[in-house]
This record gives sequence, structure tokens and C-alpha cells, in this order.
Amino acid sequence: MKRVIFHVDMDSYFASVEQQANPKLRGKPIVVTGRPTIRSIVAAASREAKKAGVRSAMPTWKAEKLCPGLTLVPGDPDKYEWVTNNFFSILRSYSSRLEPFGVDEAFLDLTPSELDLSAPERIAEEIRRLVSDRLGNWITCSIGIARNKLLAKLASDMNKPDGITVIDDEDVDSVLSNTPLTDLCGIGSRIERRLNRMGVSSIAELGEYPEKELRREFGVVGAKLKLMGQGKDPRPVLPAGYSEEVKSVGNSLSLPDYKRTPERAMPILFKLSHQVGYRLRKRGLAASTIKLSVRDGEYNITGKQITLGRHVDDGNEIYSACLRIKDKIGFPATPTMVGVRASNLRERNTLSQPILPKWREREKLLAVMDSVNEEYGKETLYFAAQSGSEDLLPSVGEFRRPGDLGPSQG
DNA sequence: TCTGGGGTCCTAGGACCC
DNA sequence: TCTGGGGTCCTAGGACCC
Repeated sequence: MKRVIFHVDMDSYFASVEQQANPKLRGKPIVVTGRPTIRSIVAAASREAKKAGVRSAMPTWKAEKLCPGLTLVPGDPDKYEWVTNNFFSILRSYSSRLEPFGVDEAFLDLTPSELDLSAPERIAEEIRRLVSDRLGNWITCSIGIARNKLLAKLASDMNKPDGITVIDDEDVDSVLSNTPLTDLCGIGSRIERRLNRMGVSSIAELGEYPEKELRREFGVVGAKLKLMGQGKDPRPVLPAGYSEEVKSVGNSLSLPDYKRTPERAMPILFKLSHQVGYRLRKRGLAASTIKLSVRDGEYNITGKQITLGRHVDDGNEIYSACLRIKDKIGFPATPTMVGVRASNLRERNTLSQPILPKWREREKLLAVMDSVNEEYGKETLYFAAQSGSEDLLPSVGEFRRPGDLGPSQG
């Protein structure tokens, strides 16, 4: 049966949520940023800012240059999570075959077997109305409808913001011949460059290119590219719950100029390790693999991971794993980014209880710290970095107020 | 004043086991 | 004594997405 796939994509997501929440921001060019530092980038731009040429992932200094009078709003993840949950539950009322794609997008399988869909556009119209009714007038979405996920995603981008686009089977060829390669989800700049070198510069050409050659160049990916070039995509919409399980938890930070030495990077690594530990505990998870990533002065990223014999959720243990890795691979002279990622996750309550009394003590201490921090704000309490310490149980008597991070306190 | 921060998936090779 | 084939786990790195 011919499938009917929707791709629903929120418009200027974080920025719209902020405008909805704060009337003073409405109708104005704003961008939502990460942390409010000089090196921050645009996470989302309001439509007013987009008109001035501001785009996601642009450094904020550049955005301000393009758009004088731009308002920078620091992101508020809790707010977005609330909106996201409501958004998905609206969609879920149309089909249980819902696949979230990031926080502000989802695929929906509305193939008529489940719902009498004489006119998919009418359903799309209804979804759009419901989203604005329930979440607020400033929050809108665009919807793409096609026979598969690849085309539905392409379609939702064609009439943004607040638009509905259908790609019928008859239109597929003409749409693909007019679309740049990188508009397809799955083709980034690297693959585009390699395709260009092979003489392929449009989606239509990709679809006609011999599969054998594509396989020789790209391996397994080549076969997928061939299908993409033809507008084909057999992937099913994976129902919610199937892919919601988190696979890894990590934090990273670009270093300001004055922290770009191995010595100055270590306290940051320590702090990141504790952030990862906290996030694991909050989710009731523990990890057995720890990966340390470092970007050097030339912006090359290298990483090394180790798998421990047991699962951990304590920042100190994560940090000491990082130290072990660092001892093995060394550190670039000018680190520009450090990151810690924990994977091989298991739910904590499926693990055996700690045996040694000191471990149990440690667990209690962390629980107390976490609850204090939740009540009085992040980083009210945290461990002072003990550089070079590999002790799994450093003394914990010494607490310190935050203040050694960030250029403003430098 | 170039280039954030959170992720996922895939591949290929090596180690190790039976 | 040159030696299979399957399976799993681990690791490094690449590519991509929002």
C-alpha cells in the first residue's frame, strides 16, 4: 500500500517558545543562544532575525553584526521540554506511529489503514491549528506530506514557516531535479564534495548514477545514496518508545583563549565529568564506557575511550577514567575543546548494590549534593578540583562556590 | 572574533572465545 | 602444523543531524 508519511517541523522552535513566553520579544529579531559567552552560537533565530540573514549555528557576534538591535536570549531547556512533550502528545492523538526526530520534529505514519484519510491536507491543517491553539499563537509548525520519510522531510522545509507541502508521486521527479543535494537529510557537505568530484551535482544525477560505482566509493552508504537519488526510502516510521532510549550522555566545552593549556583545561574536564555524573544519576543510569575527546589548535578532534569493569555514575570516577586516558594519549599543547561522554549505559536499579561501606557513604553524599543543587540551583555545591588526584574517594569536606569558570570571572 | 554543544549511526580492525 | 568460521566486545574515526 502506498504510505502516507507526515513530517511535522516546528518553526524557529526555541525562538518561538521564547516569544510566546515573553510578549516583549514578539515581533522582534531575537536569537536563542547557549551559554551567554562571547564564543556562543545561535541555537535558533526568530523569523524577524532570519530576515536579516541570521542563521542557526552562526557565531553570535556575526549575528549581531548582520542584525543590529538583535536580542540574545539564553536558552531554557526546561521550557522547551514542556512544549516538546505537549507537541508530541498532540501528534500522538493522530497516530501511534510517531517517531520523534530531535526535540522539535517528528514523523507520523498516517497510512489510511489506521485512519480514514481522504484528504491528508485536511489533517495537516487540523494539526497546525491544534498546535497553535494549545501551545500559543506564536508557536507554529510546517508540515510535509509524501510517501516516505525522505520526501516528507524535504517537503516540510519547502514552505516554511507555517506551511503545508505535499509531494505527490507525479511531482517527485521535478522536485528532485530542482533540489540541491544537501537538502536531502543524510547528505552533508563532505558527501556532497565527494559526489561533485564524481561529476554528480544534482539529486537527479545521483539517482541515475551506477550503483556499483557509488558502492565502490561509499561502501554501504553508496546503496543508500542511490535510493535517495531516486526519492526512495523504505525506512519505516519507528513508533515512539522504540528509539527513545538514551545511548550516551556527554558534555563538552570550547575553551576560551586563556584556558587553552593542558593545566587550565583539567579543572574544566573535572567539572564536565561531574556534570556527566549528575546527568546520569538524574536519569537513574550508570555507564561503563568513558570517552575523552580533545580538539587541538588546528581544530582536529581526537578521542579515546575506555571500558571499565563496572558501571559508574560518580563524577570522580568518570574524571579518573579521563585521567587514565589522558596519561595514555597525552594532551595537545593548545587544547581548544574538551569533552567527556559516557556510554554503555544501564539502569542503575538493575545493578548490584555497592558492597563496601565507603561506597555506600559516597552514594549518600552524592544524593545529598544533588538534592541541594536541585533546590538551590545548579552548582551551589560541587567538588573542588583536585588536580592530578586519581583517588576514587577524595576528601569531600572542601566545597567551594562556583566562580572559576567563565571569562567574566577570569 | 571563524568554527557550540547535544547527540546518533556506521565501519573496520583487533582481541578473544569456542 | 598455516590455520576454519562464527560470534561478541571493544576501540577509533568519520559523517551526519538539530
